[in-house]
Amino acid sequence: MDKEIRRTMPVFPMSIVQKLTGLSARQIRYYEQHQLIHPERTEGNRRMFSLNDVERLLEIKSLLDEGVNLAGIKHVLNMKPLENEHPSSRSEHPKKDLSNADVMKYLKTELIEAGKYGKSSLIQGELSRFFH
DNA sequence: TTTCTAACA
DNA sequence: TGTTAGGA
Repeated sequence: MDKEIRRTMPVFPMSIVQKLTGLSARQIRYYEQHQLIHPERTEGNRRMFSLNDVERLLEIKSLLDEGVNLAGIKHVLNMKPLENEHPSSRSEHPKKDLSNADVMKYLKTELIEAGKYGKSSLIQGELSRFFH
C-alpha cells in the first residue's frame, strides 16, 4: 500500500536528477513544459522529482538516442500511463505494460506511414535506419 | 549556494 | 539546447 507512494514521493532536487539522468537542467525543465513529466514543487517553487519522474526521464533519454522527437516520445509515454503520475489522481489501476518490442513496432509503423505520405515522422535523423 | 523564469551578441 | 540575467 506504500510501495506506490514510494515511487511517486517527491524526493530529488534538480541537481540529483541531472546526475541521475545525465540530462541538462534546461532539458528537464523543457520536458516538463511539454507535459512529459510532472514533478511537484516545494513552497519555494523548487521542483521535486519522484523516482518515477527519474525513470521517465531515463526513458525519454533513451528514446532521444533512438531518434524519436518530442511528439513521438509523448505518444510512447502516453501508451504506458500507469508508471507514474500523482497519487492523488490514482484510485484504480487500469494496469498495463508495454514491451520494448511493442515500442519498436510502433516506431517502425510510424516510419513506414511517414514514408507513404510526405515526410513528417515522429522519428528524426539517420537513426531511423534501425527500423528499416 | 541552488534553482527558477524568461529570453537571446 | 546552451547560456545568462536577475530574483528568491
